[in-house]
Amino acid sequence: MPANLRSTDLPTLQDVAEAAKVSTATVSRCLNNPEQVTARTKKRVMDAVSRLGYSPNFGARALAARRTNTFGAIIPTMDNAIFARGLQAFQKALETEHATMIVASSSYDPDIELDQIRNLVARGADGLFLIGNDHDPEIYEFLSRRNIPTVLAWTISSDPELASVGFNNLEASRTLALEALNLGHQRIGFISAHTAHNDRARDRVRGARKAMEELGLDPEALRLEETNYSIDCGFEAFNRLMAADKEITLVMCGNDVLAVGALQAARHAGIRIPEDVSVTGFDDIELARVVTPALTTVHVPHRQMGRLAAQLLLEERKGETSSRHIVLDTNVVLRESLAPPKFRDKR
Amino acid sequence: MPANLRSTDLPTLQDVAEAAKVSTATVSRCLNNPEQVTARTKKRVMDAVSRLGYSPNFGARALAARRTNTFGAIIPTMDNAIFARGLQAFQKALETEHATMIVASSSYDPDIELDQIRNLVARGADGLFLIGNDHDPEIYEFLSRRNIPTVLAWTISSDPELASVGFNNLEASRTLALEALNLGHQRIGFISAHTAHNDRARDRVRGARKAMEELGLDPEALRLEETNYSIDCGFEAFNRLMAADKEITLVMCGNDVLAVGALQAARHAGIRIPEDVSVTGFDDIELARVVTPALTTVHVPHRQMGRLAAQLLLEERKGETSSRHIVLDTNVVLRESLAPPKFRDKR
DNA sequence: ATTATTAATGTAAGCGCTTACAGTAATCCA
DNA sequence: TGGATTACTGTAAGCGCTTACATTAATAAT
Repeated sequence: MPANLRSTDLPTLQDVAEAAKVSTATVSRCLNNPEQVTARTKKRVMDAVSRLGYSPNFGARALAARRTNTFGAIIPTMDNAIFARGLQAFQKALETEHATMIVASSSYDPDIELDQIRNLVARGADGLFLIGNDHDPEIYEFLSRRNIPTVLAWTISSDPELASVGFNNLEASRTLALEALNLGHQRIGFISAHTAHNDRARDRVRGARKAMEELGLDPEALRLEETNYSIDCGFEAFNRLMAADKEITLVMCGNDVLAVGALQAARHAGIRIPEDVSVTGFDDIELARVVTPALTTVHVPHRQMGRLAAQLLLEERKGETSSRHIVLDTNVVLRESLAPPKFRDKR
Repeated sequence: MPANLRSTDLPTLQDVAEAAKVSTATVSRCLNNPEQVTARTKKRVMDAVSRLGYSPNFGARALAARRTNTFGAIIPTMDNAIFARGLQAFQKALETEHATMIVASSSYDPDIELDQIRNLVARGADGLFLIGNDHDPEIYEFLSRRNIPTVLAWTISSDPELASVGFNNLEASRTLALEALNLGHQRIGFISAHTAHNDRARDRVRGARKAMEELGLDPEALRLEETNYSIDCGFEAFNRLMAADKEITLVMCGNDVLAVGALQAARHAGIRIPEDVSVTGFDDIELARVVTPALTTVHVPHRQMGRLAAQLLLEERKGETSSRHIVLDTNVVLRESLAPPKFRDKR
């Protein structure tokens, strides 16, 4: 170990350069543009690199190069698995170009989201992966002022400037609702995540209403319960729904987590699913097929979204401008929790 | 916007200093040691900061200050929820000191883990949060050479040098096994995650064997199936187990995810749980109580581990040396999937 | 062999911040 | 009121890298 190296300090490019008897520029080139360097000197340098256990200082590199090969992802929550698969795919796609991902979560809070975006940008994110359409105007301003490549996922961007890869939440929800309504359900409840800063949640509710309207039901008759994102909240919301109107025969849920909560609540209350009440979810996370009864839900292309988002971002960096708004298909997955309503004697 | 500022460039400390008509040093102090600055100039500076939308460049700051207030967490997988709660608690505890977390996942691969550690350290992590005890020797060497505060979670460190906060996997598994064996089970299968680079998985198997031994059963008679980490793998492992020995009455699983797969496989095969076969899990993730039948499992203090790990790391940074090895309790959660074996006619 | 090209390497100027040190203004005490 | 403290603020030297440009070595062309 060189004498000028305290044991707690990492070796620097400088150290490598001295050890290999070349300039720092050459070492840098070996690492970043190896084709510009003779095989012989390259070997000398690489030997020194591994001998010293050198690894470039990220901050210094970002500072000098003004890019980081890092992309930031901000998801509303890490708590459940909805975004996990998408992120995994995003990361994997980045890896093919040796780019890396950093994740942050906003806890569904617009202020935190802005903070996190600032943070990731300060950390040098070359681009950003965001969920949904509904963001603080300040965020949009920030991103466009800084000219930061961004792609919105899980939605279709309403801003032509911002790339997106997602699906039509409204249509998907409408399709599922039509499927259910055609079975004969008339009294319908909907358990949704809070719709305030959440376009996806809103669209899913709207889709259900639209389906009702098309089939001649009053969309305003939909009983809506908004709640937080957890199984327990779904549990309670289901109970509130049934307490408010015991003749509901179909409870649609804005996502699978809430639906699982609803299933639990039903069992707890001795309500049979789907004999007494049908329940549907949305997302098709692993949970949906594992639960009893298995959940009828909307399958969402998590992985594809993650992968394509990474591609868009990487292309944008290369200056390629490809299709900026990718709309993917969803499909209804019929499982056990949805059935025709049983004729029930009105009290 | 100052003329020297291209629209795509972030404002710098310099810009703020000019706008506030002070030196860069003063701006820096306002941000980092506000008590050293007069209220009047502080206000001038802060106004300029918000007017310009300034946010410090992370890389430059890390480079100059030689610390980042950032801690890295490396987990084996993001795919399921086992580590999510722990991480969330870790992050939350860091926030109280305005520190932040960056996450990476190793996919249970020691090589990737080393890469990720290098990466996080290059990114300036002031400390590291790792899962388990089983790491590449190179990792230990790297960490001690660099003097990087590290805490191992989900385990009890076998290296007195490295702090840890976890629980005794062997004892926890043994306790659960005793509970089950005392019900009368004799033929036992165990579905485990791969034990190769995974001390937790190994200890859980050993715990079961130990319990068998204590009760006079041959520990070698335990039928072990190792597999990957997923519901589907648990499904297949269960089938293999039952194909190999149809008189098994208890299938212990190294974690809840595998156990849920086992439950599915049983239902699929028409095996009733717990009447025909009992199944146990480990971890007590949300899934465990939601599944039918609800899973008997070992409750693990995810949140506490995350929180305490953050505390240890923060203390270490302040130079406080507190208890370096925290051992937490686990407890068996009895639910529906475990019952006494039914007397079965030996065909 | 000599010159024109091209390829490989070196030199040095920053990137945006923090902080030791120096300098200046404000406050204290006799 | 003058000198000694003390409290702020400024100056400037890096932190560890990348990269435009200059220089030197290798190769091609005449």
